[in-house]
Amino acid sequence: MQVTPELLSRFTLLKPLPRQVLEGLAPHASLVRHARREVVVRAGVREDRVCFLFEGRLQGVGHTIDGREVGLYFVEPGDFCGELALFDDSPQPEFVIATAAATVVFLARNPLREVMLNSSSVSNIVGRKLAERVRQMTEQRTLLGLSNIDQRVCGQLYLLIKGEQRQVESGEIVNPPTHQEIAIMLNISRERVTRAFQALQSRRIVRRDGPGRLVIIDLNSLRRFARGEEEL
Amino acid sequence: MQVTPELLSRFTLLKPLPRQVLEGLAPHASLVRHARREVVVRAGVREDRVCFLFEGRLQGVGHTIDGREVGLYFVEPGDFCGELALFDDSPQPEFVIATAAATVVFLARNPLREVMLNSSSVSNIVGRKLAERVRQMTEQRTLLGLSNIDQRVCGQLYLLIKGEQRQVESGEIVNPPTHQEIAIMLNISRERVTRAFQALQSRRIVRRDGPGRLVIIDLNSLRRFARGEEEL
DNA sequence: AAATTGACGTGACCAGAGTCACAAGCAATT
DNA sequence: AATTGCTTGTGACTCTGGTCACGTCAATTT
Repeated sequence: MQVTPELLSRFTLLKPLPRQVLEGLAPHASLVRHARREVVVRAGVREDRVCFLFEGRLQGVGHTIDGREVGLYFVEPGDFCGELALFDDSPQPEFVIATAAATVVFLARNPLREVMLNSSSVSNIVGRKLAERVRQMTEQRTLLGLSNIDQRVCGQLYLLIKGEQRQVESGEIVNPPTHQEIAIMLNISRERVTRAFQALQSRRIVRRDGPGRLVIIDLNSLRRFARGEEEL
Repeated sequence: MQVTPELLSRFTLLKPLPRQVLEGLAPHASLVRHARREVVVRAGVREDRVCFLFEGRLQGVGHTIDGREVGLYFVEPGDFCGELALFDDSPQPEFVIATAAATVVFLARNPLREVMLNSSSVSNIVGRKLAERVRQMTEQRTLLGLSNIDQRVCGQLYLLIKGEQRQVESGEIVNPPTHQEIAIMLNISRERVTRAFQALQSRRIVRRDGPGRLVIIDLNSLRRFARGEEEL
């Protein structure tokens, strides 16, 4: 499906680009809808495009040698993935799957790379984004260091809450990942995630609101549990 | 201590740079020796320099909210760290400490950034390196997905063996990390690492050769254990 | 409407990792 | 030579999280 420059400018990475540049990129972009559980980016192949998430939620997953899934990161709307293709020609190290029905924009790699190299301000932006990705991975890895598993779950939930919402006392997560998907992010079993959620729900800290919406009732308590100041 | 352009060209990142550029960078570089356990890069401060490791071994470590250490990555001689400063102005997310007496070269951030922005070939190289760092972190994270802990230790040891050595049947790791340092990389206890090493040593797969040298006697077996084809 | 599928919930069991406590070995320093 | 400090080695006990085996429920397909 055709993509307009306006649509491209909805993404934080591309927003600062001049109109003219976006018009040049638009013909190399295509809009694709993915059903839940579909593979969006394949591991092991050299991708010739970068994936921008417009709506839904994506998850990067790796695999251990013995076949277990490993959760690497979540992608929120407005963000992107597969950006390593911009920097080298090695194959993508991980799969990216849709954890909720998703609308994504694929942007051909080479035109974007051109833009990036010709304009130092663009390569600045892309570089900053990649640096942010490293920080995000570091943060995620730090979660795994927590010995108390309920703490990990609370920490993960906290990471899933968008920055703007963190100031207030309650929030929500749209299209939350399943227990299984959280489990592979935190290196724990699906059942253990369920039990953690049970504890959180019985204390009225979180509440499910139908599928596709998780309400954080008491954000302060969630934060305290994530910090280990209090135990579930 | 003064740094010569020749010294700079010993690093894989800087090697491809034209002599002239290296001469421009050299005045902004300084050579520093760090004793074992010393902090090389501090977390939470905006670093104005990038750190290249000449000799020894470094380890990036984060901290959970409750103070536990989290091992993030190892840095081998010829490689570098603190490179996020090249891309943004946010503070360094992690500490970097010397796990063995180390000689490092600090290179001021801004001159290097200039070089990077002015030459697209240089920003290519830096970008590729950062992409490689992401791959490395992914690989490291995947290790944590292994449910069998001996497998994790073997996998970590395998990662510590330099690429060139992986082809042959035996290898060595100079300045190996302590059990404690491996433990925080793999999210396990120090004692558990010791027990894994006991098993490997009694099977004549690895052998300590004084401090600062770990000999891998049977690399093939190590690989098989890392893959879970056989259990300790 | 029935069947199927996928996500969530829950109990029982147990292997295995953490923890604690202490000993032994080794290096550098006094 | 003695001391100090760090690393490694080892046993015993505890307890948590994984696993298995179900059941429930809602949504979607046939």
